[in-house]
Amino acid sequence: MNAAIRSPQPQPPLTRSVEDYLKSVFHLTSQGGFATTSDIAEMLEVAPPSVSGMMKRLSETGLIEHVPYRGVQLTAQGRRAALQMIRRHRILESYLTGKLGYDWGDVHVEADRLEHAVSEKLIERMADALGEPRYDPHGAPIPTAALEIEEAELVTLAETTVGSSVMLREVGDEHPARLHYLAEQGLTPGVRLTVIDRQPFNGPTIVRLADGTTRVVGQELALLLFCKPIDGE
Amino acid sequence: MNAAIRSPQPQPPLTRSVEDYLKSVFHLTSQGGFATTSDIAEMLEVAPPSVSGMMKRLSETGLIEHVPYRGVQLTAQGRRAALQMIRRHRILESYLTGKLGYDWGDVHVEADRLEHAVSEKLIERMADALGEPRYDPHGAPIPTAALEIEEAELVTLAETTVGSSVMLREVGDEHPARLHYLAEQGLTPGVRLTVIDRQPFNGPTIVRLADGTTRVVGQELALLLFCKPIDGE
DNA sequence: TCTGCGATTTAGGCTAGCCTAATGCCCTGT
DNA sequence: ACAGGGCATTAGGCTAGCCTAAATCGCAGA
Repeated sequence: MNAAIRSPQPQPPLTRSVEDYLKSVFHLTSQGGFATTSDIAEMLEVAPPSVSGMMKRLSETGLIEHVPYRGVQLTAQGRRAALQMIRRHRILESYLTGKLGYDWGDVHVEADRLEHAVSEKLIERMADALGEPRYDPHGAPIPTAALEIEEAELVTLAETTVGSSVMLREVGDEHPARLHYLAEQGLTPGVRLTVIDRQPFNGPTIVRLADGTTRVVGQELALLLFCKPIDGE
Repeated sequence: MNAAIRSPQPQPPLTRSVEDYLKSVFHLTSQGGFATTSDIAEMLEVAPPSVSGMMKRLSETGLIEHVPYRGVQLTAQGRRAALQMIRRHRILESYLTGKLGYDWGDVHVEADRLEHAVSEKLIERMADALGEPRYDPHGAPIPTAALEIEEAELVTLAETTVGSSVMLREVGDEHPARLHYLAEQGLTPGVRLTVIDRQPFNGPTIVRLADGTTRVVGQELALLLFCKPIDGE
């Protein structure tokens, strides 16, 4: 019977709620540090005591590390589960836009519900049908089936230096209206931009697109546009 | 304020459980009559008292009609909800086999989870991509978007008259192993069969396929093969 | 008609998740 | 050094869904 000591206990499948909490913690700790109770509560739209209660359960099952009054972090196990959810979400988003004609503004909500219901097999079939995509429609990296995720060093458009050239890589937003607007403006992942000017006091950034036209991007949106500086320029 | 009297109260979305109960009642009453507590309990793999409790709630919300100690039937509203779930399920099964290479034995379980998570929009996009299919991979009719469903008069292979010709229309089963076997035997919807013989005492039915080969079908399977007699023969 | 058995319902209890109200911790600013 | 405010936690309560055990219904057979 000793042989069983190190074998992971047959863990029951995670509930939808648990999956959502893990995803939140992952996103909130992506820059390092702890996720706080109130940040999680806000992200999931629940009351803070609900978060406290869930954090207690999750740390008992070994998915998170809870430092009372300080916050939480994912354990290796919790991180794996979170990455699995993120892979599902982003593959789903890619499939919906790529194969079913969804608009990039509408995929988030649909994927958020489906990610809890799809099997591993279905996700892999979708990934296969898409040719194993590496980025979702918003430019976010998709974890591999082995749950490795690319960590790119990107800067927001609001932080770029005037005069430099950048590649728009990722749009960190999920609100349909903002995404629709950005698409109209031609500000989608993969686009090359030259930063022409920026107004003072958190004013808008002015950029030029490849076709020579310019765009004025207010700070709120500029903070959502993650860019990679282009060296040779 | 009187204007509001007859307006349907804004009903909250149905829970997964409720959706499953409604589907069960629909299937159990498809031949008319009442669905009994124990039949529902068996179909959903829950204890009979759980069914009693749910039936009470469902009849309070007007989805079913409950005659105590006798059974339940769907109201018009409940029937609509059930048909919507069945449409979702069957479109999903069709999509998984048609577009993602699923085997007809494996689609049921996947569709059973997804049907609670997909939006109306997604189902319609899938239906569109498939060309508005009228039957699912097992030959079961798919309710239209307007929730009309075809009611065919089919007989099981076990009931067919020896010597007649029939068209196999629908396979009333969802167990992967049996479905795989039937596919191997070439017994799939759309196939034309001639009933050559039937052994007495609930013995097997012997049929000839279009290619001249014969199959011996035991009663258990013959009861799952729904056929339409072919007149002109 | 009455008895008894199988099916149904009622009674009472549990967990997951959520809530509000009350309490407790930590840290910052004076 | 400590008072106060803000955030976190505890306390207590709710619903949906499930369970087992106990009571009850209704029908069939004597």
